[in-house]
Amino acid sequence: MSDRKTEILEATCRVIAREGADGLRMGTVAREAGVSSALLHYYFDTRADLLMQAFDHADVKADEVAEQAIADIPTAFGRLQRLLLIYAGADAVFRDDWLLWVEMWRSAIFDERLAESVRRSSASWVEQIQGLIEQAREEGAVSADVVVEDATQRLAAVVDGLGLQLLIGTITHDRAAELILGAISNELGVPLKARSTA
Amino acid sequence: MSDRKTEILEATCRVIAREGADGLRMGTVAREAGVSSALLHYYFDTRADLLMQAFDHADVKADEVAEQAIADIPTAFGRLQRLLLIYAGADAVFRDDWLLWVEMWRSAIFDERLAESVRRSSASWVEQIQGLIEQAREEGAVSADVVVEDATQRLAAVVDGLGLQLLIGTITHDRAAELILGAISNELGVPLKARSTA
DNA sequence: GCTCTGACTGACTAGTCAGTCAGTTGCGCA
DNA sequence: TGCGCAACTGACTGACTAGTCAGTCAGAGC
Repeated sequence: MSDRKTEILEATCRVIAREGADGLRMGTVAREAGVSSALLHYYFDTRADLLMQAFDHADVKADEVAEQAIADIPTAFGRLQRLLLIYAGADAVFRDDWLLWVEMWRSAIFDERLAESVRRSSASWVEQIQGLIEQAREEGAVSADVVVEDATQRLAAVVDGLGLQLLIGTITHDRAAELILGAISNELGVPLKARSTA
Repeated sequence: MSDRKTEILEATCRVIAREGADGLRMGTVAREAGVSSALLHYYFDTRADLLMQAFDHADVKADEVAEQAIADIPTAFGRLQRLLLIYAGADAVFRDDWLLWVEMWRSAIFDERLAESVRRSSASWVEQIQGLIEQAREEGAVSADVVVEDATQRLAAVVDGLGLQLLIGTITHDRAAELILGAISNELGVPLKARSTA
């Protein structure tokens, strides 16, 4: 992929984070990327095309960032904690990523073509959580009577729900983190003792 | 309030549920309500004004519906279960209400004026849950070592998160209901035995 | 030094949409 | 009967926007 195309996709992501997916204008993206709006149509057939590729781009990038963030944590339980806490973090990068994800999610409600790709990336996120829970169980960090699928889906839901609240500012990052850690210990049947989070 | 104004607000809600808040066009609302688009401007100064009042209208109506749904349930614990399950229901009315709520939430991210009213109604929803948990505790249906604020916020978050998944169809209504009931018993420290839900 | 090509632009077009306005209709009341 | 007023409309406009198009330009290859 040409450098310029990537630049345009990144500019598009910044604009979405600022104005929302529906608020995205080709002219705004062009200005943000420092190119003409005609060039946008040179690389992307339509506005919808640009939007979709930007979502994909952000998705892949977010996966890489998450992967890197948990890579050097020794236990699966620690990796799980870190993974679920990432989007509760105050870091602006994650706020933008998370906002992009919400925008993608919402757009998907009215656009079946997008819905497909949202379902796919949602599933891979849930699978990642489930994988970590299963590993943690093998490590003996999870009580035996936990139903992994249930715990996984509820933890994912809690993180999503709190993420929404963070976006409109009804809770603080610290509070969200605290609630997520509590949810993990609730769901996995382990005491809150050691917050070995990194 | 004139009947006509209410009709317009209801038409607006239907259009939002169908096209999204950003996809709402004055012309579409006018057609939906069977009036001229000029009349919309007779009752509402601007599109933003119409949108805001429609959100408020939907919010009030949803509150009433929820109130009615739980009114005749004898125990606070049962009322809590029913309240949290409402938006997981397959009923199309609730889907529209919930979708409207999500649209309002999302719009609020980019519009501080809306954010204020979203925070208010979000707070009242959370307070309602917290009130029911406190009542249930007095009834002896909640274990004593539960931190009510934590349980409340996590339950609200789980319901929100699962609601999002319902909207794009990554889980079924039955599954969502099952997970919510599980979350309640997890958070409140009571066994799943009797699902006295109505 | 000439040609060809991919990258890129400015100016334009067709279409959409919120909002305006002059005017009509119908109804309660003198 | 006719006045006044609220409710309502059709026709219009100005602002904006996605997408098009003819053409420029730098550099690779010969």
